[in-house]
Amino acid sequence: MEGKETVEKARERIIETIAQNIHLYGLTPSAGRQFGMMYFHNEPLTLDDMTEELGMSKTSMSTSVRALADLKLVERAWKRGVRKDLYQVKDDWYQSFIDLFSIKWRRSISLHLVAVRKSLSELEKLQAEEGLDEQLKETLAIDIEKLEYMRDYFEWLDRLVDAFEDHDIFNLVPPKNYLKQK
Amino acid sequence: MEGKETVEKARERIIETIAQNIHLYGLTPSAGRQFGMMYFHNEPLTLDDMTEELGMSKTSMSTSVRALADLKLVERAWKRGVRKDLYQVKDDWYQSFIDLFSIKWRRSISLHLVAVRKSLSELEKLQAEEGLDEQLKETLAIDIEKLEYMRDYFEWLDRLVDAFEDHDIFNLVPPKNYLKQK
DNA sequence: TTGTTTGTACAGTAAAAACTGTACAAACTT
DNA sequence: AAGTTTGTACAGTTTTTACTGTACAAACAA
Repeated sequence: MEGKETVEKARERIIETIAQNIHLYGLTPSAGRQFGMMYFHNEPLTLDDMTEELGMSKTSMSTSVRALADLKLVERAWKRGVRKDLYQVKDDWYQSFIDLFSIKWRRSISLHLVAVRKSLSELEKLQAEEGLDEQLKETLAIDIEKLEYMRDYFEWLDRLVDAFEDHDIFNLVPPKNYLKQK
Repeated sequence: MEGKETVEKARERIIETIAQNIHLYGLTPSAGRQFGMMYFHNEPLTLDDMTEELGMSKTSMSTSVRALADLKLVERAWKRGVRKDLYQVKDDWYQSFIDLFSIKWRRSISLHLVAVRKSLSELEKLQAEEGLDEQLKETLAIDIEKLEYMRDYFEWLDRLVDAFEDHDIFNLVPPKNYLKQK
């Protein structure tokens, strides 16, 4: 086999694997393919470059590169003389993994905590009232306990994300050859 | 407002929040609603109970409860005299979070590592050949470096999942009031 | 055995998401 | 200023996913 072909095949295998697994980041296989292609492309790319490389519409390239950028998987780049927007893959994948949690999970945790605290306070207020039905009292006690459990759990998750963001996780699980970027 | 209504509203808020965020587990809002409903239902439920509660087809209940069970969010339960399958929400959410990684992320990590190792060994083999084009040599060196980076990263992720599974993560981020279930 | 109940496979339909092409606003060029 | 270039909003289309109803195999009951 020709050397160029071998390299191409080796790349394609990786790109396709990324495409098939990027759903864990909430992205589509196309966005994964885009990311993979960009990873092996050693220069920043414009939207038109991506259209060229992947044979998809510029609109698609625009929306998915934005999705990739929102998750901090790619970033804007600058090159003198080039007017078009340029994008490249972020080179710190460890940080990108952490960013996933900062962005997607943190938001979810926060929404849960808001809802739980609101429901909890409503039920506690109701519980304090007098002359409640026995059946209702029991339901209240059970529901409050469940909500407290949820609150503790999401507060734990929140601290877990803190531990990622603060890089404390690297003490527990040290990366090999990890050099903090800039 | 009537007490019963207050409780119902408090529950609905939580259930809807879960439904809107369960996509992080790769599940649909419907499955999230099902999970939420089951959480506040203090008895194990049959598929027919769920159909009743959620007004959806039994087929849907069957497929989504299976999806929930695959992620270890719900489990089968037994009650004497009941012939139908019974399901209930698992009561250890910390463990469920860990299971998410064991199940979804571990699989993805493994697929990536297989692909990376295969591509890496192909390129290394090619690199060992004689009389290679200068341009190709350079490409090879760059791609090999990228693949090595990926390998290190996914091996780190793998160890991270180990740290979850082994509960070492609880040393770094201790849960409040966490009692290991059985 | 025959009759019933229960879960799910499968095919069809409804709903949602991904993708494309057009159109245009904003930024840049001359 | 007028003329280009560039990214994206939006409407329409295609593709995918979620959901339903029927049909049936496996388990159980009589």
